[in-house]
Parts: sequence; C-alpha cells; structure tokens
Amino acid sequence: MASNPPSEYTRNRHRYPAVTVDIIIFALVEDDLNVLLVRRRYAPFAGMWAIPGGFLEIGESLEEAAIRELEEETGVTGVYMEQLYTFGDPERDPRMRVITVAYFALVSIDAVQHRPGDDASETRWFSIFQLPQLAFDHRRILEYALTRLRNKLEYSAVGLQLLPDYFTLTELQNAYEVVLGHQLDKRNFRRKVLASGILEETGRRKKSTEGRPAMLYLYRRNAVTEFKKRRLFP
Amino acid sequence: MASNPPSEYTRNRHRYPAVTVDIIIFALVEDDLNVLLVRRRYAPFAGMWAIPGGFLEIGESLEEAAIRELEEETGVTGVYMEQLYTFGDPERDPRMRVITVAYFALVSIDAVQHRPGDDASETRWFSIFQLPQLAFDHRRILEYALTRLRNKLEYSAVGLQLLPDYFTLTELQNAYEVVLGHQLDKRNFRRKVLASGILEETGRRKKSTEGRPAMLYLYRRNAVTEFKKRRLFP
DNA sequence: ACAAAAGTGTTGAGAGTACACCCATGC
DNA sequence: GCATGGGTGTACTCTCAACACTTTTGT
Repeated sequence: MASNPPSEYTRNRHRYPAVTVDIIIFALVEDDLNVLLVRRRYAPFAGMWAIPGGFLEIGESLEEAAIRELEEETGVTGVYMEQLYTFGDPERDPRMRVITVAYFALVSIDAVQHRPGDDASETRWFSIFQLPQLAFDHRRILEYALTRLRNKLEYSAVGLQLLPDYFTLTELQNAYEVVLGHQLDKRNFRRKVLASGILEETGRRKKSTEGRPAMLYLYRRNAVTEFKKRRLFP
Repeated sequence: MASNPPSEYTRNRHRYPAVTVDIIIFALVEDDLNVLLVRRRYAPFAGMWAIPGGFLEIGESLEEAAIRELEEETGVTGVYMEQLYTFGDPERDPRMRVITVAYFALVSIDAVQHRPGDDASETRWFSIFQLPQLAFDHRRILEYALTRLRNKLEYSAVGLQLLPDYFTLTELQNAYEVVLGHQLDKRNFRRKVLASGILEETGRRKKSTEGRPAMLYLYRRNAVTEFKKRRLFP
C-alpha cells in the first residue's frame, strides 16, 4: 500500500506469493483435546498429515475462506472461529512462496459430520498432545494454536465452545482441565463459573448410567464473554 | 496447502492476491500517543494519509518486510514489534485484491530519525486520538492496533518500549496513562512496577529545570516481560 | 446397602485500592 | 523561602486457594 505508484502493482504481479487459509479445528474427543488433520495425497510431504486448508479464492474474504474450509471438512457452520496468525517464511513450502493465514475453530464433537472411525476418509482426529509427523511448518502452527487457546481460556469463556449446547459443570471443568493440562478444584471452579453469570441453569438433568444426575447448563449467548483481568500495573 | 494437487498452484497463479505488509509505528510525542503516517502520492486516495507499508518481496519473510519498512520510515532497528492481524476483505483496495499483514512497533521518539517538524517529508506523526481521514481500511486497522496495545499493557511490560533507555517512574506512569486513557495512582503504580522486578535503578538522576530530580531507571532486558494474570476460571 | 458421581462452605493469605503528606532541588 | 515535581505507608476490601464431607441416584 502506502505511496507506491500504481505501476508497482503491475510490475510485481508475476512475483506475488500464493495465499492460503488454514483452519485448525479443535474438539474434545473422549476427554482429550483433538485436532482434525488431513492426509496429503501429493508431493511435497505426500502421505503426511497436515492442517486442512486451501487457496484463498479471489472474491472471498479471509474469514469466508476459513468458514468454507471448515464446512468442507466438518459440515459445521456458525461455530467459534478466530484468526490465529499469518505464517510466511520463504522456505515454509519447498515449491514456491506461500503465505498462510491460519484460523482456529472450536467445535463440539457431536456437531461434526466426520467422526473418528470413518475409515475410508482422508481426515482424522489426533490428540494435540500426540501428533504424527506433520507437513510444512504445521507442527509449529499447532503449537502456537495451543498456546493461544490456553491463554484465551484464562480470560474468556471460549472453553464453552468446545461443548454441546447442554452440558454439565463437570463436563465444562473437564474441558478446561484437558486444554490447560492440569487439575482444577471443583468447588472453586463451580463458584467462579456460576458467579460470572455466563451460564444459565436449565431445569433438566443429565441422565447418567450411574451416579447422581447432574444439572444441565446452557451458555448464555448474550453474556459478555471477555472479562477484565487484573492488571499488572494499577 | 492441504491435499491440493500441484497443478492447482499453476492453475491459480494468475489469480493470486497481492500481499503487502503494513507497519503501525507508535511513539509518545509530547505526552500523547502518536502514530506515523505517510501521505499517499497516487490514486486511489491520493493525498490522503495512510499507514506506511509496501509489497512483500519474494524471498523475505513477513517479519523482515516489516522491519525493512520500519527502517525505511524511521531509521530505527531492534525495537519492539509484533504481528497485529491480517486484513483481507476483497473490497479493501478498489483496484485489486490486496491482503495486508499488519505489524505494530513501539519506538522511543528520540530514537527516530524523522521527527515531527521535518516539513518537506511526506510522513508525519498524528495523535492516535485525532486522526485525519485515512486511506483504505486503515482507520479500522489503527483502532484494532490501539485495542491490542491497551490489552497488552495490562499484562505485560510493553509500555517500557515507548520510552528511551533511561527514564523516570513518572515518565513511565505517564506513558501508561496516555495509552490507557485514564489516570493511575502514583503510589500504587510505583509499588507494583518496582515489585515486578523489571526495572533497575541506575544511580543517576534526571536533571530537571525545576522540582526535585527524579531517579532514572533502566529496563532489565533479561527480566520476564509477561506475567501470569489472574484467571477467570481457577 | 453400596457404588458412583454431584453438589456444597469456610478460612487464611495475598493483592488491590483508596488516600495525604514530607522531601529535594532550582530560582 | 517558595514553587515544583519526587517520593513514601497504611488500612480496608476483595479475590484466590486450599481443603472434605453429604446428597442423590441406579443397581
């Protein structure tokens, strides 16, 4: 942009890098934080696993591209998504210059069409803590996504986005524990979550095979989802 | 990326969007938070002010491009910089599709070559709170940059990056007040900053024209600059 | 009745916040 | 000696963190 003359656009056109949008799809699968990966069919890195993504189409915004990729891979729409970071090292794709704008999405696993076990498919869920070898710089991207997700959990209510519409407090606590990687105190957790006012008690209870049935809660969409943290400097 | 066949790269090449890198340069000028803008020479938006930036060159990373732009505009190197966000709405540049990766930098005004008052130049400092009409979506980008900077001040020590090497606690407090847009308590501020251990007392004092001379402090480079904030959920 | 998970309060420690006066220097 | 900005302490409140037992249900 800036003060470049229009001719610059034309002169450089043949040297533009390619732009792709990658989407990191997180979900909780069997008490573990998982990410959806696709197996590459072609070189380079043929046969290796990679973050789903694709070329940005002329005419669609970055968000639209990310939403499209997400829908193609999972069939879900309308879930939490945010831009993560843009990676553009010249060497990240051995063939040519590729800039990738990475997004991450949080989905409830039971809203997803493709499930673990769909064996014929070229996509699969992996634990974020036990990743296969990944194509390109995708391991680094996933590491950064996990860091961001963990940070975000601390001052916002994004953790709720990993759960289905109705959930119990134990399930919510479990989600937080899995993502953060450490245990939380049940009483403190409940007190704080309820005090924040982002949850609504439904009258219903979860039928469980054993033990006392738990109250089902609902995320109040209109509630503030970001909280003023205490500050380093007063 | 993902599982697209190599032919895709070739097929789409003529449709790649252009990629630019914009750099938002913040500095404190006369007790106000300022941003460096350049006047556009060419259409579209000729004569309007814009965030400095330029095309990403094949072979340089995004960070390198941002550092290069920063150096071109200010002559400074080695200052605080981070990636802000990537803006890619199809309509943001009326001529063609342009994706811009925005970075922001915090500089100490007296490290900058170009100063307010260099009248012949096409660049100028503006208060972030009193911006002229801006080209493209640059107003939105600056609003987002300010939001991010404010958030970052709350849980990290980035505010120090706006000051020269040696500074007084009053100057530091002033920087925080200007950026955050509200007053802080002097005693609480000092106690907390000193307790955090990121500052080192130099023996020296600032000679002032009047009043008691203030102790000069120094940012301890090796100190942790990010702090564990209190958490929403325990 | 027992196994299994849900649910519930209190206390001590540390951090945040509000607030007003004395100190060192230049003129 | 006075104007100017620098520097300091205390008391109250609130949030955090640690901790164990009772309740409800299905079998």
